[in-house]
Amino acid sequence: MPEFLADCRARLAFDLLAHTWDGVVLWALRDGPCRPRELRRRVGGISPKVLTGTLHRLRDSGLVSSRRHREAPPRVEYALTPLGRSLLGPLEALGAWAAEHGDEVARAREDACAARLRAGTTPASPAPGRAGRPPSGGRSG
Amino acid sequence: MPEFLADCRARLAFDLLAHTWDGVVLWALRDGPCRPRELRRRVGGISPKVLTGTLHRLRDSGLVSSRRHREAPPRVEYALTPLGRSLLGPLEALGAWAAEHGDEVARAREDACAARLRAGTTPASPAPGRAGRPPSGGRSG
DNA sequence: CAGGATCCCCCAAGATACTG
DNA sequence: CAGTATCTTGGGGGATCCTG
Repeated sequence: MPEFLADCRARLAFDLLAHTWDGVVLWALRDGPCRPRELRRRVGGISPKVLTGTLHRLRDSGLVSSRRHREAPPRVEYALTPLGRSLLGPLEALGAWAAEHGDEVARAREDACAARLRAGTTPASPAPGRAGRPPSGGRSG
Repeated sequence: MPEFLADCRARLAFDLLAHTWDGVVLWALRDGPCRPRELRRRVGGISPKVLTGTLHRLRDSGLVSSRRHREAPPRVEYALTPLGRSLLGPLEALGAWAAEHGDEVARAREDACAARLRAGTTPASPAPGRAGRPPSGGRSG
């Protein structure tokens, strides 16, 4: 057992979901095998390149498998491996938590933001923001 | 209910743990209030600046609270809020999963890496890597 | 001792063009 | 239609110095 939390095994799970789309793509595969095109539709807002990268990373971690059909129009299907399916449980727990407490988080963030405005200081932390440009509302058309 | 997973409420939870140290710091606070200095010791490998940033972000999300004692040597204590404590459950689920399946992930990654070497291609995905410089192996003691 | 300010590095992710 | 290569951008994280 590691002395520092940074080396804790739980850290592995965090890193597994570290990239923006990892969790969402995993979740999108819960209903069964899926082609990239369809995945993009389900997820919404993810670029082809990033989807490929995410899928390959998840595959390299053993969470996802891929099947290539050698046809004229390339056809590939991605699916969860048993290992990947076993992660759905914890993911669900996270989702359930968000469903139950999401409002509280949102409210807390608004409060913090308001308080900061009142203080007239610089944000310093855009709250939910992450790297890149999450589609936090980008899809309106 | 959002049509796209990218807008799903679960996404909120993912984003909550999006930053490198969020989960670990949350976990480090599970045993009770703690001062930054002690937190750094427990976590291991986190810089003071980043710890402050992490703490403030978590505070702005309502997961953590802070108490300032106005003394000559500044003294601050951070603690989980009830909301933050409620996240420990899902976090624990994630940790338990990692404890049980971590080896499989590690093995899959090694396999993928080996296969890639055999193919003589460029990595394209450093596997577990993330932004910054995670102490993935810095402290091997 | 807490934490703000600053500088630097690097990678995730977007956009686009091209290949199979 | 799947996947890669290239360029660009934005911000997280590390290190250091400085203030309250």
